[in-house]
Amino acid sequence: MRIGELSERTRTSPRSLRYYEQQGLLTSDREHNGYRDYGANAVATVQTIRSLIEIGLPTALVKEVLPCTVGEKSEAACPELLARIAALREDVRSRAERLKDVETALGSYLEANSR
Amino acid sequence: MRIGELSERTRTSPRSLRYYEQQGLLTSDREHNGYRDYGANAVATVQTIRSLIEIGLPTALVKEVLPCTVGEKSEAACPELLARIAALREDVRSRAERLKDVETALGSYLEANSR
DNA sequence: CTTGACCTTGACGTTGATGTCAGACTTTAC
DNA sequence: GTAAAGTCTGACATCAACGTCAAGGTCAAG
Repeated sequence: MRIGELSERTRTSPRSLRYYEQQGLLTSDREHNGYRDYGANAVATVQTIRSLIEIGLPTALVKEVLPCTVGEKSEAACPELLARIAALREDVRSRAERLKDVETALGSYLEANSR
Repeated sequence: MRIGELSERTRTSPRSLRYYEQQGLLTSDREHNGYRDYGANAVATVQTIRSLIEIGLPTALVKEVLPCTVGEKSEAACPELLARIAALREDVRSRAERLKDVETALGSYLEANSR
């Protein structure tokens, strides 16, 4: 599919799609005319990318965790990468925990102020 | 306390402290010479602000939830504000959930690739 | 009274994830 | 064939949350 179709199906601007590609998060073939040509899995990939970015991960981190989310066994699972991923996971866990705390605080506030 | 002391005690740059004040997140009195004068509670306030920003909330949202985190009953708990806070809470909950998902995905990846 | 540390405001620089626009080519519809 | 719509690259614009620097006021120490 071309960039316009992918853009519609993921509700993501062509500009962002090109940016993701430039950052190495997304790949595409090229038609004879130079137009980008995406496979069907691109839709899922873009949705994952957007989720990760939306929760606050910078593209550099997204690039690292992206291969992990497809759930395949990687060939080059060197210990360094595993350690990096583990640290990332801890970072994410910490963020989630603090968000949970904020949610709880907001909940308490709501309860205390709903009569 | 002056801005230098608050800066040290919160490990936050004076620039950021002034920025928070400009955004309406932080208040200060002024000494006769124009120097900012912070109360003791400013330390806790700044730490809360930094936590919220660090987990990805923009200052505009921080400004809204900040009064809720001090846990006092607000006088002006109009229904609109409560609805706004409830929506915020839902947003935060959603973010936390997706972060949890990412953490789980990373955990699965680590488990699958640790021998 | 001067030096140095601290404070002030104001302005410009930076980074990440885009928006937007220009200029050119391709494809599609008529 | 011509116009409209889609795509390309490249460049400049934006926004938040700062960093950094300039020019000047304040104050304790020598």
